[in-house]
Amino acid sequence: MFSIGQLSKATGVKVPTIRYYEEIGLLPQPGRNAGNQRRYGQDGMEALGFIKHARDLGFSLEDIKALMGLDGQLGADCAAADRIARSQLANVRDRIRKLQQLASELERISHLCDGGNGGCCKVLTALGDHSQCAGEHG
Amino acid sequence: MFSIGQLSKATGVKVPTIRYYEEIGLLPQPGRNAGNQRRYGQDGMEALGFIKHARDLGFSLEDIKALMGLDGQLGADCAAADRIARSQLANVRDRIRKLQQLASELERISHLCDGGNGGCCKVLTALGDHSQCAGEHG
DNA sequence: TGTAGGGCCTCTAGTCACTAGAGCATCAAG
DNA sequence: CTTGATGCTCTAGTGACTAGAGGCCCTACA
Repeated sequence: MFSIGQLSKATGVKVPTIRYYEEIGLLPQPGRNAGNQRRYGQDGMEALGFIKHARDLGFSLEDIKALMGLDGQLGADCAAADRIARSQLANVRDRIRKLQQLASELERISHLCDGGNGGCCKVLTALGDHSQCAGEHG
Repeated sequence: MFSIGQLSKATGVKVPTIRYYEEIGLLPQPGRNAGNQRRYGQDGMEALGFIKHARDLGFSLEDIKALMGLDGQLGADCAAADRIARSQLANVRDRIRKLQQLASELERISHLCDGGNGGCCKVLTALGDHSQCAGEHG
């Protein structure tokens, strides 16, 4: 049996976050000891580990709820899980693409003041004027 | 003179968002007509355009506030603006790097169920177990 | 001049995923 | 038996908006 603090240390999820997950129904309510403190078993540990890993992979809590609801079943659920994972992958790729455009734009803007110290500021001008941009962004 | 709706259409910033920017002191309070409705001039249009473009480039409202406070001055302010832009660039590059790791991880996980329809679900297993991952992420 | 409809006003509350703090109870070690 | 860490609940705050209620105003058309 683990206390909430031990669970926190083992998984790297902060204590208030664990309570938050419980509050929104993502983690099942654990048992309590005589003094009303939460006591977790191995299943609680695994559930929280699952959530942590999925969060690190960028899944929303909503997605995770769906994924956890699916667990323990087979067939169609596998397809659903796969679908969620793939849509998350597409999502991530899209964010990468957009960020790369931003990076090149910012790079261009930053170069405007390379060592310059008199009579700028072209950085501010560039920030205010989208028409100076090479391509689309945002 | 523009109404808030015209400003919204011209810049692509939603009406409640414009009011929100005013509320937090990012946009100066415009004049009002006899019926208490906001009326903007060219300066309001430019200020909002600046904010919109900077937001699209991923700057926080806090950063934008700093950038706008700097405008109209020279020298040291140019350096400050440059510093903010460069730090934003570093930030974006870092996010790209992390997202790329996530993408490769998700790709691996997605492939586990390629056309599989019996006796999975390895997707869920992989999501629950970080030790299966090739490298670091998150 | 009257009216219909859109646009505008303020205010409150909700979103997501937490984080911080108050004020108190409980637990484990010495 | 005490002390200090850990736990409890509850409320409120974060960033950057978004949604909705309930009402006022403005413009175009008849």
